Amino acid sequence: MSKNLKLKAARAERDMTQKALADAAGVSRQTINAIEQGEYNPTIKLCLTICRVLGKTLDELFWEDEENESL
Amino acid sequence: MSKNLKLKAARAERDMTQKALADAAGVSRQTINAIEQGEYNPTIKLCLTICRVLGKTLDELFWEDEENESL
DNA sequence: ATATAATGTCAAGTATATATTACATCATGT
DNA sequence: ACATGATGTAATATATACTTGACATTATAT
Repeated sequence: MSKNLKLKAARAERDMTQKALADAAGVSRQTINAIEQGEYNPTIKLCLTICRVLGKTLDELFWEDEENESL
Repeated sequence: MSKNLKLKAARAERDMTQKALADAAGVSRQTINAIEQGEYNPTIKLCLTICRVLGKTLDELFWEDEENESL
């Protein structure tokens, strides 16, 4: 899996730390970190929650144009 | 969780059965059925795959405006 | 009426998303 | 140099996404 730099950028845009986003989304800081690092394949619900916290759409944060996924 | 009728409609629009979509997405028919029935909270990767198969965006198939999720 | 396809659902198993705790590193400020 | 906040990562545990197989029900067609 590839890193999610769009998420990292959107978080920076709001000047939120991983912990702040994690708290706002109701997950652990490690979960946010793992998503940004591309180690986890998050659930759609968590993606939706993150989108609402950061004021972005699913397509803005999670659409992948070129990338290669397996499942 | 609430049913995903947008997915069901998009599938119907393409005249695909749950099995056909499942095969195209590389998952089991039960998984597609569970997502449509709102029993599963699918991963973003699977959502992306389904979107590509059906020619829709994440926002079109998986954005939830009104609904209430817990996590 | 009777096949057949499509859907809904259940049970048991496997894979993995997420939690918790902990520690190391990097950055920033004092 | 030292403290503190932010980030990256690892280990173990738990919840749940997803699989496989099977069966019942609801179309759809002959």
